[in-house]
Formats: sequence, structure tokens, C-alpha cells
Amino acid sequence: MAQSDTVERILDVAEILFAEKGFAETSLRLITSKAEVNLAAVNYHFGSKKSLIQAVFARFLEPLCSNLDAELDRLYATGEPDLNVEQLLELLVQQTLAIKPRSGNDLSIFMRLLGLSFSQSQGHLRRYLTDMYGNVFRRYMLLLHKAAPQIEPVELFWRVHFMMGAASFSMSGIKALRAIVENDYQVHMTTEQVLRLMIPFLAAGIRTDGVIDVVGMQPAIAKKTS
Amino acid sequence: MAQSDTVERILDVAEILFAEKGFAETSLRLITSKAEVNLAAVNYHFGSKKSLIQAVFARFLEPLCSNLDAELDRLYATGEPDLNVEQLLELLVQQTLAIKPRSGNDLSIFMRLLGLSFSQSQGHLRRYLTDMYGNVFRRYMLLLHKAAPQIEPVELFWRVHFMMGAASFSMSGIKALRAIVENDYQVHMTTEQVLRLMIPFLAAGIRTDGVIDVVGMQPAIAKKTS
DNA sequence: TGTACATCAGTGAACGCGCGTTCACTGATGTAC
DNA sequence: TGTACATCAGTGAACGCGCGTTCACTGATGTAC
Repeated sequence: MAQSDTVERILDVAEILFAEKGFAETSLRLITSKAEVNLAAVNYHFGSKKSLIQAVFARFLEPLCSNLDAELDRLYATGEPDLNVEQLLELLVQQTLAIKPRSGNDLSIFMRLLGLSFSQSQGHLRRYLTDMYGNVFRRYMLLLHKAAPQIEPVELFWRVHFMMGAASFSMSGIKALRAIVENDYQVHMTTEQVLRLMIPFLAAGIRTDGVIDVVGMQPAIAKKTS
Repeated sequence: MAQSDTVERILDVAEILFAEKGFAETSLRLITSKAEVNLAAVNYHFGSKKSLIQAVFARFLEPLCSNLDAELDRLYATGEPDLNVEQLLELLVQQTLAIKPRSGNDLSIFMRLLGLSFSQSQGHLRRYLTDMYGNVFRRYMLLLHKAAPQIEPVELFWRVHFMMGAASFSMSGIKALRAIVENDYQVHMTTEQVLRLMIPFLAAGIRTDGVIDVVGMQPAIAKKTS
């Protein structure tokens, strides 16, 4: 170790443990012992546990967001027409898959962390992510709106969040779900395959103009609302 | 208080706090002080914090699942044809909305708890839920398969989980998301309205036979995969 | 009707434990003169 | 070239704190004879 690699070691271990157990359930003692560094090193290098959590996210999101931003720049600079919904989703998947792998299952770790960032109550984290990466999100939303102009903006807003939910949830529990699939259907699937399976599902949901057809069941179960 | 209502008071407070902060971040001291009961009462009545968490879920899921089961019995006993995807989703929404309200925002509390049950690592909870409510889930999956027979079972399995993700995620953060919508679009929405907005999105996703159309973007971004 | 005992919800205080953080300190490396 | 000082990554031990759980106990109510 020419220079110090303590910071990297801490981040490597922390991202795995956070993804596995959540933030509150992962102690600094566990992180530092697995990383084989001194307990005090986290506070020395990061200042606090909160800052460590943010640093773990930054290491993933920094390159992802700037690559996505650059790719959008590049695509639209060549004078291409607007992308359709599938293409926009595919672009997102591509950039997500392009995250440089540090270990074999980086992808599901990253997705699970993203899921946790919304479901765990870490207020500081949500604020941090909004501040740092809100702009790319808004740009992407705008392009989606162009790709599905028939959908009202409010409805599109919700649909995008349904989409994020589908992604973060399935990726959060992907290990368990994959095991079930292997057991029940004798099919082995990679995280990438699951991600790609998601594209048609999400694209159809984003752009549908379907309305609810409950006419056929009115007498059966819609009695109270009529 | 004719009889003891300590148990109810603990459950009432616990479900709100768990939904708000997560399981690990909610201490028994906070629960018992807000419920104005003795700290030791939780262990006296429930045995442990884990059992309290399970009891909170049971109080929601017990009636929901048995109602859903009964309603399915009733519908199919009358000799009705199979329900379509929208109708099945609508049925689920109906039964969810029918949860007897203890407070104003029971619905988002319940949805957030459901979301947490997947994202927090409480292994005991996942096991408990699978044991108790796995049967209704499998029955519902079977009906969905009949409603969308063109989808392969494995693919349907994943789509159902994408669906659960969309629901639990949006409902988890519904308070924050609703505030954003109110701010950015000047629209106020109830939890029920959001739930209903979800039906077309999910139904379209469940039953689409769409494949990915990336032909138009091959030269631009799909360079590596061809 | 009266007494003895059992049951049970609830209590107050303490237990030991693991947590995040702090602090004085070390030892290696770089810099100034 | 040699010495004094500054910088900085890393360390070991301790800090106080809040946690879930335990335990001996209370006091009200019900039951047996």
C-alpha cells in the first residue's frame, strides 16, 4: 500500500454491509473490523457515520449521474430526434450497468442502497441526494415528458415514482427473489436480465392511457362507490 | 377503561412510529412513553420487541387477507368468469381501502409498513409474513395468471414483484411525494387517489407483451452489445 | 358471609451491552533554513 | 548536510448514553370452601 487505502477499504466494506443490513443496523465496529482498520478511522476520515453513508452514495452516484448527463448531451448534440420511452429507460439501464464493477454483484448492492435511501428515514441522506443529483433527475423527467406528451405532468410524476419503486424494490430483494425463482421455476437469472425484464413493464406503465374498466364487476364489488 | 387497553395503546403508537422511523430506530422507550404505559409493559404483553413488530402487522393483515380470501370465494362461487387484470387490481385496492380506519391516515401507515417489511432486514418478519399470508398471495398470483395467460409464469412473477415495489415504494414516501406534488403542480391528492392512479400503470405493465425497441438508437448508445 | 389463596395486569428500578464519538498520543514523512 | 518543526494517517482506550430485557414486587379481582 503505497499511499493509504484505508478510506477505500472502509467504503468497500460499508457499502456491502449497509446494503445487506441497513444503516442503523450496521455498526461502525462491524465495518471497521471487517475492513481491518481502527474503529476511530471512520470518524477520522469521514467525521461521522452520517458522512460515511453519504460518501458511500457519492461514490456510486457521482459517475452514474455525470455519465448520464454527458450521454444526454452527446445524443441531443447530434441533432437526433427525441428518444421514446423505451429508449430513455434503456439509456438509464445502460448507464446503471456501466457502473465500474468493484465486485461481482455491485449492481444489486447499488440498487438496494438506492431503495434503502428512500425507505430508511435518514433525512440527511434524502436532503443530500436531492441537493446533489436533483438536476439530472429533473432533466430526465423533462425528456420523459417529451416522449409521452399525452400524459399529464402530475400523472407522469407519479408514474416515474411508481417506476423507481418497482426498480428499487425488486433490486432490493433481488437475492431472495432470485432464489425463489430458481426454486419454483428452475430458471437462473442475472441482475441484468431482471433489469431488462423491467423495461417493457415500466414503459407500458409510463405511457398507457388506459382507464379502469370495472363495469363488469360493478354489481359484484363496486357497490359502495356507485 | 373497563378492561385493560394497554395492549391496544401500545399497538396504536407502535404502528405509527414504526411506519415513521423504521423498526430499529424506534425504541421501546419512545413507544411506551407516547402510549403512556410502563416500559416493561411491552415485554409483559408481547414478550419482545420482535413479537410486537409481528403483532403490529397481524392487526393489519389478518382482516385484509381474510376479507380478500372471502371476497374471492364469493366472486367465484357465483359462477362469474375470471376477472381481468384491472378488476383483480381494483379488488386489491378495494380491500386495502376497506381496512377499518383507526386514524385519518391509516392507509399510508399500512402501506409504509408493508414497504418496510421488505426493505428492512428483519428476517423474522419476512418469515412470519410468508408463513401467515403466503397462501392468499399464491391464490392471487394464480388468478392473475389466468387473467394474463399470454405472460410466461416467470415473467409474471417478476412483474407482480415490480408491482408490489411500485406500490410499497410510492406509499412509503407518500407524505413527502404528496408535498412535492402540492408544491410543484398545485394539486392536492389523497392516498386513495394515488392508489387509483396506480391501477392503469400497473395493469398496463402486467399485461404488456411489448418488446424493447432500441433499433433507432443502435448507433448512438447500443454500440457495445451488438 | 368470611377467609385464604390464585391469578394477572401493571410497575419501578436496575442489569449488562453495544453504540458513536472523543482524545491524547505515536510515528512516519515532508519542509524550512 | 543537519536540525527543528509541521503535517497527517492512524491508534488504543475510554467516555457517556440509550438500548432491550429482567426481576422482585404491588394491588386489584376472582374463586374455593
